Amino acid sequence: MVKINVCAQVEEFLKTQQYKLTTPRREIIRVLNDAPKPLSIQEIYQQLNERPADLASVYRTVNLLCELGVLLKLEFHEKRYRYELSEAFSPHHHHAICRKCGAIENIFDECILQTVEERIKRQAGFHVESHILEFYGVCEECASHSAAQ
Amino acid sequence: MVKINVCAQVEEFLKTQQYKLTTPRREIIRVLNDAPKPLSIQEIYQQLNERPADLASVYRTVNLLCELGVLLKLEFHEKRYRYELSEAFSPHHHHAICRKCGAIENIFDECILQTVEERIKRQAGFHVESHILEFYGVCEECASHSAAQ
DNA sequence: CTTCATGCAAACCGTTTGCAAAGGC
DNA sequence: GCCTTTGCAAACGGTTTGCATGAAG
Repeated sequence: MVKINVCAQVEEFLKTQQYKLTTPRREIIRVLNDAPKPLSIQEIYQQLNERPADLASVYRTVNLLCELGVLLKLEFHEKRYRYELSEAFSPHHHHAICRKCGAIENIFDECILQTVEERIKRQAGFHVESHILEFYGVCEECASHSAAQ
Repeated sequence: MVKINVCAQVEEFLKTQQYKLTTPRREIIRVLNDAPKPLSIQEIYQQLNERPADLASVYRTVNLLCELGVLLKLEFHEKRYRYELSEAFSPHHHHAICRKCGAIENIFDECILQTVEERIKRQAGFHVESHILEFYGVCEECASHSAAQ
């Protein structure tokens, strides 16, 4: 699953939307693109090289990217949000969250929810546009140690 | 889908766990049982008759009930949590959240995720214990008005 | 040169906590 | 009467915001 040039894609998209391409924005996009799993604001902030952005700017940029549909805002019951590239820039997937160590794994599974979404539309009149599906449990490692944190 | 005596069930359960049955706890359980959809802490607090509980007590009671597995803690991207009776006291279901009016509908659908959970275990070694599945879109009413808030 | 984005600090708001008083059992 | 739970108020932590400065186009 190679990510080709996603930074450039996002930057191009920002330009077409009349947003300025600043160093903080570039860096934040880079960090998000490099991440193997959803990041919190704090984590994004910490992974910025040479502090090119204030914490408040990270918040502002991330919120902007969410509104533009570049990022997805996720929640794993940690009292802070996590963010990852949306399906526009990254393949659709779900998450498996370990209740022992908190690890988040990406689950790429042929998504079987299409038929469910159609049934919901027929039965409840609700037009599904997107869904969030997360699995909670115990990861392989914690299961083997059986006494992780 | 009739809820028979769920309050009494929960109260009985608390007793077996050595927790005291106080007026605040009884009232909070009643409010949660009466609710047709997940409630926020503020909503629970407001629906208490004659203020038998402080806000802090609502937080404490709700957190306790979550830890005991009586309640599920849910998140709908509103920056506050919502709570509902867990599957131990209420049938398993999913939610459909309208992005226009914020309405939350319960979706009772034969859950097709069992097979997915088994596949995840085989392929990723992750032992799924529970899942959260939420659908985002536009509800029937907002779709017909087509210009809701 | 104009406009938008940033940095800094203060404000915000949902949630948690310490402690003395009250209420179950 | 003992011990848990409550109410109150203060603290906490993630997030947002106002405003003057600075950088992009």
